[in-house]
Amino acid sequence: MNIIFLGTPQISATCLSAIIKSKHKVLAVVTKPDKPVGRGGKIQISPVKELAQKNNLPVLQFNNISKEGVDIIKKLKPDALVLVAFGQILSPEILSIALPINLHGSLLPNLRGPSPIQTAIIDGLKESGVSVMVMEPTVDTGDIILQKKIVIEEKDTSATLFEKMGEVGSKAIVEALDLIENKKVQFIKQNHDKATYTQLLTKENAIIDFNQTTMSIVNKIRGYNPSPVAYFIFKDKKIKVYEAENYTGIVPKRLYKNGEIVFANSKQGLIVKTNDGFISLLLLQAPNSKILKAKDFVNGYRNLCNQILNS
RNA sequence: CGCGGGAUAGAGCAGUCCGGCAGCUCGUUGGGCUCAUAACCCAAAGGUCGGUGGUUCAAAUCCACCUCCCGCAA
Repeated sequence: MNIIFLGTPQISATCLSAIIKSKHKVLAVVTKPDKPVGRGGKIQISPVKELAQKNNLPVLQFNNISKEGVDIIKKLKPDALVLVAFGQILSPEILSIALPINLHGSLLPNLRGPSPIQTAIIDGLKESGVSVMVMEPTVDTGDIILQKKIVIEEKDTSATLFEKMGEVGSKAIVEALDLIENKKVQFIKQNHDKATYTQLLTKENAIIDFNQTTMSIVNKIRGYNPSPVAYFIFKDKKIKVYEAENYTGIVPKRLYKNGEIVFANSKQGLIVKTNDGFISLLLLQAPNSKILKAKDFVNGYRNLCNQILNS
């Protein structure tokens, strides 16, 4: 089949790569415009664009796909539009050009919306998956073509789950395209009553609340890694936390406040009181500093013990 | 030319403002203590203070340029 691929970040590139290797033909790739990113405003090329250029595929870049853009896409006469994490909502006009299919990082109708992968981890799910579905003007509501389950392990973060999603998802897409080509697809309607929704992860809601349970904080830290990264405030500084675990060691018997530092040394690391126990913060980063293991982080500070972290 | 911070022993940091013996915590090594230890005590090794040039009797510290790293914002 002749397809047009729409996507921007790394996971999109992973899927694009699988399609290029399959028997299906990519007519063109649509991605977000290059824009200044990082210090000094250097131009960053999206992973999808980079891959497309390596394979000599035409690249189209739109902020909002214009009428002109729609015409260009129409002229290519694709059989299907494949979208993976494009970052823009497509107009009904574009969706009508060809069969529009999308890879969503959850087992729909669960976790509709912008952060299915991260939210699966934040909610502490043991299992999630990918869905290949038909796009409709309403977001994430279309018929399902096929789904694949993915096991979430305790050590998984959003970063590692994204990788798994890319692997499984790219296979799922190629399979779905094969099914469509052979006219063997069964379109399955979603049970809309059972739908759940996710929110966009922002820096504002990335703050850690030590009044929550240890597990929910650990899951939040896993889900917010690698971006935007959960943090707490200490002495007016944002301290990012990349990794943490439940602390089961012995602590001196006395009353602790939530957010109080119980230990801060090279043996126990950095141990903080939570609502229902203690959390061991393992990988931290202060502003302008590198990511440090707890024992290194603790080393430069003095008298961390018994200080209270935000909340 | 988006805003800002940083580079000092293997690691994390102080010292820089106001130039005057190279420091702290941890680790490493050796010894001691101990039934024993990751605990405690004693000792030692480990430095081109990112680089080049300048100012000075004297530079980690002041000036100029360079390299590398990072936070924020988008």
